[in-house]
Amino acid sequence: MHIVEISKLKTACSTCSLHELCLPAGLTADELQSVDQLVDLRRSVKRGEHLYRSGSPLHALYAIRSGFMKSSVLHEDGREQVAGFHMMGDLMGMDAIGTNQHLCDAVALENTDVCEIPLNDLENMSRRIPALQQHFHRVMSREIARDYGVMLLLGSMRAEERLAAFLLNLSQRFALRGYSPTEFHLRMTREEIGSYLGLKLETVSRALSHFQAQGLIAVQNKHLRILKIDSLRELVGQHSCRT
Amino acid sequence: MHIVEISKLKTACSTCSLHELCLPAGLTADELQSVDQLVDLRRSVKRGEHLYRSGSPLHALYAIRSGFMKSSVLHEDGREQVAGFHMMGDLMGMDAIGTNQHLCDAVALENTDVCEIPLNDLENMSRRIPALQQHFHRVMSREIARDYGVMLLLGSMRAEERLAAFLLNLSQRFALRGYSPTEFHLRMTREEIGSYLGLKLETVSRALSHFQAQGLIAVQNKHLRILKIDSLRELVGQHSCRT
DNA sequence: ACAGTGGTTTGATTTAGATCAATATGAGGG
DNA sequence: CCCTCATATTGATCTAAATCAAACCACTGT
Repeated sequence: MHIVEISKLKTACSTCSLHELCLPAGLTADELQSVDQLVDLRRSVKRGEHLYRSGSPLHALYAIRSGFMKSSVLHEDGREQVAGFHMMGDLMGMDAIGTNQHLCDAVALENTDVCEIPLNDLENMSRRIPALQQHFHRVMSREIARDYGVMLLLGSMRAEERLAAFLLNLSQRFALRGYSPTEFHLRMTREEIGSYLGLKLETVSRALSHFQAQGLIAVQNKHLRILKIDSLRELVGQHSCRT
Repeated sequence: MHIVEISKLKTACSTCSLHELCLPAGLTADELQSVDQLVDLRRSVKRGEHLYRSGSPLHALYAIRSGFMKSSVLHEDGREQVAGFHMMGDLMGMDAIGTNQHLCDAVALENTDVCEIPLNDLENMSRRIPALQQHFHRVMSREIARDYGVMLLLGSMRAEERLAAFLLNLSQRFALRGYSPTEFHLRMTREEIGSYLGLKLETVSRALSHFQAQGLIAVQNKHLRILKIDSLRELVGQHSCRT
């Protein structure tokens, strides 16, 4: 099962390229030193492996350094609902703080490196460093905000709107990390996209084909190029099906 | 617009009946005194009025003392997606911490009293009182966990499953607050239930009628009685439509 | 008591997306 | 390099829930 490679490499936040995504701006050199102690373990998760599972106790929060993960909630009867896709700079595991148990599975969609952040240490340190405290609260809040967006998507958009919103979201997140917002690799399968969007994989495939036929995107397999990003934007928020 | 009645009543957490829901267990008398200072404003929101609106700046978090509220995300085109229903003991406004702007509307479904908790004060105090800090983190985390549940509901359940899950959730929350888990008043309209569940009001109505015909519940207008709670539970998680 | 106005129920019809099915493509392993 | 298995596409059909439509009910205020 848990065949995760644990590298005891000391990882310094102060020299990490994801710095700005992970940490609050304007820390003093002293504070940055302290934060370095926070993350003392790096862990590597191979494609297909679990970082944690639903029900497992909360060991730490995880900041993604590189790679790509999905988190999914499982129904007793085996149904899987993908709750999110996570990329470098994202913090995972916050759902588990309330009960000390994870309530979703985290699976790597490609080989992924994460920084392990023990919650206790984070809490201790954030008591001493207000900027860190505030930052942590903001990160949690943003996760809540993101979830509201997903609810809007699942609750009141039609299939093609959902897909367009999804592609735009990915695009934006890649852009924020310095990658091309118009050309990227879909790390997940059509089925996983479907699960995230509350659609069947065939519907996802059809919608992608339709977008391509309209000249909005170019897809071949997992490689995606956005040709008319504005048209995609217009698509979201049109076609008001549920008034 | 903002016709909210502000009563400057000093409210003491130490004597509040919602104590356990709002505050961490095991505070010292001293700490409880401090916490009393946290909540110095009580605000009353009449049925139909807004506590806050999407886009408005974050003034404070709000703990519901009594009453019932909904929060909903708005699409530009006017579509409304109800993101949650909130009752006494619930904390609202956490979505706004990330950006300092609310991203949903909070509307009272019946006259509601809330305690205003300035975020800064809460953060300051939680630096001094670790139990409070931890509690706050747990509350935010539980909101994330709740959201994941809603995603599961919206993404992979069929109409009647969604409604059953919704009724069971309400039941459980009423029970937790010392009210009957089997007999309660639905404060929201069928349309609002539908919006929350990603369904149309007619579908909600039909599903309720069907449950009643099966003898699972008894509804008349907004009064609801759960007759066979176990059957409702079985209903959720059956009928696996999306494998 | 009455009309007016949201809110609700119930029925008939339509449709978006699910399901079923068959084929195609492509990456990884021997 | 070929074989295999997982993933994708595309088409045909079905169905759950949306939409359209018509009563119906229960408050509110006059």
